[in-house]
Amino acid sequence: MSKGESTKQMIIERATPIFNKKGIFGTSMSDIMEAAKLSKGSLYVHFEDKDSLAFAVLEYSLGLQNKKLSTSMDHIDDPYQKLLAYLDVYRDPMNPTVPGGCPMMNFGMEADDNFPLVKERVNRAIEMRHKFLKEIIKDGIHKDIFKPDWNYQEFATVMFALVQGGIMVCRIAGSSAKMAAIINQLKSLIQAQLIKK
Amino acid sequence: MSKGESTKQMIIERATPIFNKKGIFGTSMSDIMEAAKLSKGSLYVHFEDKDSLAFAVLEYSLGLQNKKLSTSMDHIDDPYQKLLAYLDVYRDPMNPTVPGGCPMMNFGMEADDNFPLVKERVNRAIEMRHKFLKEIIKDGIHKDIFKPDWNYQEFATVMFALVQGGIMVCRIAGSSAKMAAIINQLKSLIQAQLIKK
DNA sequence: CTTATAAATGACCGAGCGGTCATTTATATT
DNA sequence: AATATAAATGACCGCTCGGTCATTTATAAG
Repeated sequence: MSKGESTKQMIIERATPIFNKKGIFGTSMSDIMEAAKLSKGSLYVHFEDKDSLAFAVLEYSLGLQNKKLSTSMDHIDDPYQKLLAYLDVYRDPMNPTVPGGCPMMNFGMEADDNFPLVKERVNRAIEMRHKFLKEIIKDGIHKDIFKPDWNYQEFATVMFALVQGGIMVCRIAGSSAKMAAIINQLKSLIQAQLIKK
Repeated sequence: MSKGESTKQMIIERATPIFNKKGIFGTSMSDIMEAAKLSKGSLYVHFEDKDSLAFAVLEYSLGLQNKKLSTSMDHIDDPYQKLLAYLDVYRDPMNPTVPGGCPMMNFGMEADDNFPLVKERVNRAIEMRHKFLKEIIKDGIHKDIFKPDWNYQEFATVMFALVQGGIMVCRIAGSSAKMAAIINQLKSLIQAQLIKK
């Protein structure tokens, strides 16, 4: 990795918690200068403008989350255990994978009426996550672990949305407590679809 | 209502969609001047600073939502029907009660790491909503409509969080479609707790 | 070591920001 | 109608914003 590439990466990494906490509007290039210990001109060597830096941070943040999910789930074969592992990743929203909270939530809500490109990227990430969950369940049905009549399309939607809603509630409450109830309920719903042996 | 009071109210009403769409950081006092057709100095006759205007907008937005819920639910006695009416209010996140989307979501996520007073206010609103749902279910249990062993505490948490998560997913997708699946699933969960006669 | 290229600097720019205030205009009470 | 008070005005303030650029410094290939 060349000097330039590694500097660019360093900027992204230092900028990530700032953008995730303060949002795109709320983050200034001076914030980034301070965090990266770089002059303003130097930032503009690596990024065209603030928006493209924000976009790079979003991309990096989504990658961090995916990596965390991979690490926790890839080594698990059993689809049921895999779903439980997914839930476990989101157990503690006050200590999130990406500092500042869930990037889909943070970037997504701000982007909604303001940054169409960011919004589109977050939407793509949501769709991928949705598909990811569906594939796991479908696999479980093929393996006769889950009941074949499970409406897994709807359940995947519910599972993703409920976790996101839980993150929101917990972060605003300043406590991860309610996530326990949510994961509890999701586990029950999944278990209800298990074929007992 | 005096002239001053009605002007203040007018400012809040015109500012509401702007703050809900662009956020607190993203909204400028010039935006409000334009929307209210008032000079800058006049805005500061009625509000100490931008933050207190934002707070007033939050209060007003929460009030709008509560009024909508009241209108849709107050005339219903049956707890089961009441829960369905609650869900119906959130059926179409692309046409929300408050222009710009759910204020709890919008203000809450931005406030998380930036505006502690706003965050506290949103948290209080969430707690009230949570309590509201719990009371309905508790009433339904007393009236032998719902099963007495229903973990209604956890369900109220799930019901609120799932609707919020649904709003997020729908708004980012630019379509209310997925909300149908979510409401579907919530209805099933509620029906499963009905005592059949 | 030379040299071409890439990276980093920081002073600088115009614009827009949140906020102020002396003054003018409208309102409401007597 | 007179008058005290409230509301509205818009020019103005200091400051920070995102972004630029001529220049200096570091890197890396021959």
